[in-house]
Amino acid sequence: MAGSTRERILQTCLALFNAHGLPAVSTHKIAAELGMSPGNLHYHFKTKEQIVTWLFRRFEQKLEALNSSTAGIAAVDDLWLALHLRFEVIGEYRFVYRDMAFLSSEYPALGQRAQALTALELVAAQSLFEGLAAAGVVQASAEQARILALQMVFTTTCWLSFERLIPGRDGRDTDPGLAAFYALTLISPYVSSESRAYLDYLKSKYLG
Amino acid sequence: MAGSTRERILQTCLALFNAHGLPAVSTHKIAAELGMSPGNLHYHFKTKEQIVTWLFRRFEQKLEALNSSTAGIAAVDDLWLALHLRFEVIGEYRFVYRDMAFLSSEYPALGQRAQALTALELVAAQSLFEGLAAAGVVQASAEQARILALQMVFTTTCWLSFERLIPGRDGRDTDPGLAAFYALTLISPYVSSESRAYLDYLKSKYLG
DNA sequence: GTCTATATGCGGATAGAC
DNA sequence: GTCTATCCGCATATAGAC
Repeated sequence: MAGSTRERILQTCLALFNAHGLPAVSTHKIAAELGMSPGNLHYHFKTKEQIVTWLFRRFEQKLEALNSSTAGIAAVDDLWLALHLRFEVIGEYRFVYRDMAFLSSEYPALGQRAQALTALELVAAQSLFEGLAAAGVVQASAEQARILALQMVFTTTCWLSFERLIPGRDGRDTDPGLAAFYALTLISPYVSSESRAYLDYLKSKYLG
Repeated sequence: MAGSTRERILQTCLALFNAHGLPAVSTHKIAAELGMSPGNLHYHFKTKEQIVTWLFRRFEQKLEALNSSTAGIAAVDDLWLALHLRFEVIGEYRFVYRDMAFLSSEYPALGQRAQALTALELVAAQSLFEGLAAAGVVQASAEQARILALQMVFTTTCWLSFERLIPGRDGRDTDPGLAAFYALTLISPYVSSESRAYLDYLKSKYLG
C-alpha cells in the first residue's frame, strides 16, 4: 500500500538519490531523513543494494511500458509526446543514468540489466523509425533509421547528465518538453515536408 | 621530469581512474599499485583531490589546445581529424566524463571548471560551424549552426559513457575514428553536395 | 516495527622514525 | 623519500532489548 513504511523508504531514497547522487547518500542519511534509526531501516531493507534494485526495477518497468506503446506512433506530434513521457520517466529516476558508471561497478547485476534495457530501447527505437519511414513521416533508408534510433536512444539516455554541464542551468529542473524538442531536432532533417508543420510549431514554442 | 615519482603517481592514477572509476580507486589502492606505502603517497600529494586536480588540469589544457587549432578547419576531412584527436584526448582522460556527477559533487571546484570548459567547447564548436557554413561545406542557418554545435559537444562529451551501455562492447577499447564518424553523421544532412565525397568514404570504411 | 548499541572494515589523512 | 604505525570518521551491516 502507498502509506506503508517500505513505500515511504523507497520514495525518500528516490528523492535523495536524485538530489545528491547515489554515492553521496549513505544508509545513515537515509534513516535520518526518514526520522528513523539505521537499525529500523535495516529491518525493512537488508542492504542498500536492495533499495537500489527495487527502484531500478520500477524504472525498468516504466520504460518498458513506454516501449510497448510506441507501436501506434505514426506522426511527429505522437513522437513528441512519446519523447516527453520518456524524459519525464528518466527525470523521475534521474539518479540511474546520472551515476551509471558507479552503479555498474558497485552493483554489477544492475549494470547488466542496464545494458539489457538499453538493448531493448534500441530495438524499440529502430522499429519506431521504420514505422515512421513506412508512414512517410520521415524519409530515411533502413540504415539511416538504424542510426537515427541510435542517436535517439543516446540522447534520451545522456541528455540530462549533459545538461548539468551547461552553465546557467544550476538547480533548475529540466523541462521534459524542451528535452523532447531537442531530441526531435535530430530527426528534423529527415522529416518529410508534409509533416513539418508540427516541428515548426515546436520550434516557435521553444526557441521563441 | 618524466621519470620522477610524482609523474609515476600521476600516470598510475590516470590508468586506475580510467579503468575502475574515480570513486572505486582509494589512496590505499593507488599506493599498492605503485608498490609504495600510503604514507609515501601522502608525501607527494597531500590529498586525493590534488591528484585529481592535476590530472584534470592536463585534460583542460589538451582540450583547449585542440580548440585553438580549429580556426583552420574548412573541410570535412579536417573536421574528421579534429574530432578524432578530440576523442583520443577524451578517451585518454575518460574518467573525467565517466564519473562527472561524482567528481562534481565530491570536488565542487572541479565541477565549476568542467562547466567552464563545456562553455568554451560550445563557443569553439559554434564558430567552427559558422566557419564551415561560410566556406560552403555545410548549409546551415545561424540558428542551425548553434544547434549543430550543441549536438557536437554533447556527443563528444557523453559518447564514451553511452558506449559502455551498449551490450557486446565490454572491455574493448573505443576506436576514436569510429566515434568521430558517428559524430560526423550528425552533420551529414547539412553537408553540401560538393563536400559529400569524404563522408561517403568514411561511411564505406566504418559501416562496411 | 522500532529502538540503542555495536561490530567491522575502509577510506582519507598524519606523525614520526629511518 | 620512504617506511610503519596509527588516528579519525564514515559506511555497511548486525544483535538484541523494548
